[in-house]
Parts: sequence; structure tokens; C-alpha cells
Amino acid sequence: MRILVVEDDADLSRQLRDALKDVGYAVDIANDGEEGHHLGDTEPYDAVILDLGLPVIDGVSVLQKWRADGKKFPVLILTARDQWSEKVAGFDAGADDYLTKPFHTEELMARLRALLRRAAGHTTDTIDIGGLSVDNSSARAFVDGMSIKLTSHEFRLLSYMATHRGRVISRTELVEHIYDQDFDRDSNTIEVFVGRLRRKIGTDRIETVRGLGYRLVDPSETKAK
Amino acid sequence: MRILVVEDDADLSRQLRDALKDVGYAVDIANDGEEGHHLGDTEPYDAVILDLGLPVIDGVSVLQKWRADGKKFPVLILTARDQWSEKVAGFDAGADDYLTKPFHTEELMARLRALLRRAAGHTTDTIDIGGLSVDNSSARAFVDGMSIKLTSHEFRLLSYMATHRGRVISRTELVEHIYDQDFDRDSNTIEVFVGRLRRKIGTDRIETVRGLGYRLVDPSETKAK
DNA sequence: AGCGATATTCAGATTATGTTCAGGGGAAAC
DNA sequence: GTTTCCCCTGAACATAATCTGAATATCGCT
Repeated sequence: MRILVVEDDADLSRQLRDALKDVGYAVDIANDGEEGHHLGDTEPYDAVILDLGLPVIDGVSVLQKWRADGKKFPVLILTARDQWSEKVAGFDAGADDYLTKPFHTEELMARLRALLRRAAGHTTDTIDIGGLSVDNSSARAFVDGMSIKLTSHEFRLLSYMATHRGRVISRTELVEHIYDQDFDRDSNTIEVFVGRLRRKIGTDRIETVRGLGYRLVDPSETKAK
Repeated sequence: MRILVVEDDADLSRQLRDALKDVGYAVDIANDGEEGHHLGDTEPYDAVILDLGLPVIDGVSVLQKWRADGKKFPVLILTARDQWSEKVAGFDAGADDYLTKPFHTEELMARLRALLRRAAGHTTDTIDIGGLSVDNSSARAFVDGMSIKLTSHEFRLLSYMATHRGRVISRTELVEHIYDQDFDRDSNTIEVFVGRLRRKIGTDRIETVRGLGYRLVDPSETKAK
């Protein structure tokens, strides 16, 4: 999952980036409203964390523009304690959740997960696909109840495919959601990771759709062959 | 486990701090309601001991603010003998337990342990994980029935990981819950302690999840590789 | 068969984690 | 009050896991 953080306080944004990366998200940082708006406009984020008190363009305006443009990603806004009115304006502009500064990182993470899974139409943090179970809150995966050891990128890949189970996902989409801005996309890393994942969770769980991409499936449902 | 004590009586707070540290908690002290509120807002405590009769902001208000902000940590309130009404107000504001001053330290400790274990979803003070047994009431640990000699910080680490068994715990989270306020977080102390713990309880009980953190497991349950 | 697409394998680079050690500080013992 | 001992800390160094990109093999379609 790829997250955009729009926050002008350098300390806080660094802290957020570290924490988010720790949990296995790809993260981009924007330091002011303009940069933030532009990134949100051009990159396919899975969620955005948006401070409302921003230089250049304020957060509410950024959010309004995004929504006016039809951007759907969930947005979690951050407000200072006393900016109650801003918070309301933020919700009116299309925010999905808010958090008052200061906050505990753990709480932010929990809310973010809630947004991500709501956006994907799930109600829990764990996704089950025919014996394969992916737990986003603890970054673990199980096959038939047995814990599987996955590396950070392997889990990102699996997690993204799991939240979009059944859909064909292109290599490009995977790269965009698993890596952040600075990544050299031509290389076969995705194939390599898919290969490694298959070896760990079972070859038949990831279908290749020639020319389009991959699809995570429940092997027991796939009879036609 | 990291505890916040909000208490204006210097003697009492010092006594509490000593007692709590003896048992292996990390402890922060706040001397008035305002400081207490701020700490509870910004640091991730596992439990709070809150005197209701406080200068600057009274205890009930502090508690209300926390709960309004969504803070979930268990709170044990302290009241003077004759403040029955305050006690009720405290419960209404979201307290989890209370104690009337004066009280015996042992009773406070016992109630605190009860709160901590309830918060973690356990029903006893000792946690068993495949032959490893962690007893929070006596701050001891056993492997296959044999008592193990752990230093204070080793036990803190183990205890925290045990109450969150199976979950991956980041270095950051460990530092935040094992140390109190004044601690320089960049250093490799966590790795050092994990190393020492492993030597004492067995290497395979603490899994490292590269890029994320550590996880305490029952080695017999982890077969998949 | 031939072509483009996907898989697999591998090695070097990179980074995260492990280990060892010495000095300081504090508590207990004397 | 002094000594002793144990533990914590932080640094330096060693090791190990993972990522990446390329080279090579295989597949599936026309």
C-alpha cells in the first residue's frame, strides 16, 4: 500500500514516514499544500494523511480540489487541538477520518488500516482466501493455519493482491502501489517477487494472466483448467 | 510496561515510582493535572494512576479529556477517604478502578496488574508460551519449570512481548513501552537485550521479522518455513 | 517454428540485525 | 564511607537476510 503524507512539520513527517515504512507501506512526503496536491493528483495512492494547517495552500482546499477532481482515496486529516472548525470543514470537504495532534502513532496506524480496509470493502484486518490468510494488522500470513515467513516486500505484494483478490492486477499497478516515488520501474523485480511468493504460498494461488498481470485466487474455486 | 503516575504529593509519587520501578515498570511522573494530561496525550502508556485531587486541572477533567480524545489506556484513580462523590464522577468519566488513600502498595500493585492483564485480554498474571512461563506478579520467568535469572530490563522486554505474543512488535514500540521519558532512542540497546534474552530463553522463541521487529512465539507452532 | 511474454536463477550491493566489549553508574555489601 | 559487583549503554565490528538487475530458460500463442 502506498501512502501520501502531506505535513509541513519536518519532525512529524519524518516520524510518520519511518513509522509507516516500518509497517510496510510505501510512503511519499509532501511538505506543503501545493506539492501535496500535485502528488495526490498524479500518483495512485491508497490513502492520504493530510495536515490541515499547511503553507502555500491549506489542507481543506487541497482536499476540496481532489474531491472535485474525482479522487477517491481515503483521506485522514490531522488537526491541532483547538481547530474544531477546521475539522468540520475537513469533513465537509470529504475527509474520511481525523486525528487531533498530538496523537499516538499506534492509533494513527489503526485508523489508517481501518480506512484502507474500508476502502477495499472489507470489515476486518485479515483476509481469507481458501486457506490463505493475510493479516494486515500484524503483517503476517498463514497457509492452512501455519505461519509463513515473508519478507517485507513479499508481504506488501501479497497484501495488495489480497485486498484486490480476484481482480487482475497489472505489473505497473503493483509497482505503483508497492514502491514509492523514486523507483526505477523497468526491471523484473515484480516477476521475481511473484515467483518467490508462489514458492511460499503455493504456485496455484497466483494466476498469471498473460499480457495483463496477475490475479490472486482461491485454488479450490478454480476448476476450469 | 510503562505507567504514568499523576500525583501532586511529592512523597507519595516518589514512593509509587520506586515501587513501580522495583516491579519492573517504566514510570513517568506528573505533578499536576496539566502536565499529566499532556503526557497522557503524547506518550503511549499501558496504564495510568491518577489522583483526583490535583492542582491546575482536577483529575476528573483530565480523565474526561483523555476519553473524549479516544485514549484507551486503563486508568486507576486515587481518592481521599471522604471524596465519595469524586469517585463516582471518576467512574463516569471512564476510570477502570479506584483506590482510597491511604492504601497498601501491594494492593495498588495487584489492582494495576489486574488492569494491565485485562487490557491485554488475559485472565491470569502468568503467561505460558510453549514451555516458557512469564509471571508478571513476581517478575520471574521459567523455561520448562526452571527459573531463569533475568535482569530488570530483560524482564520488561520479555513481559511486554509476552502480553503481545504472536504479534510483531517494532523496536520503536518496545522502546516506548520499556523506557520512560528521558531515553535516547537511537542506539542498539533493543538488539542487545533481545540477544541476551535469546541466550537465556532459547533462540527460537524470539523471531525477528526483518524490517518490522520481533515476535515472541511458541517454537513448536512454527513449522512452515 | 518463432516471437514476445513470463519464470527462474544467481551474484553483488545494500542494509538490517547480531555480537562483543568496555566504561560508567548505581546499588548492595562491608 | 568505601568497595565491590552487576547491569546498562553505546560503539565498533561481524554476520546474515533481502533486494535488485541481469542473464538465461521456459512458456504460450499464432
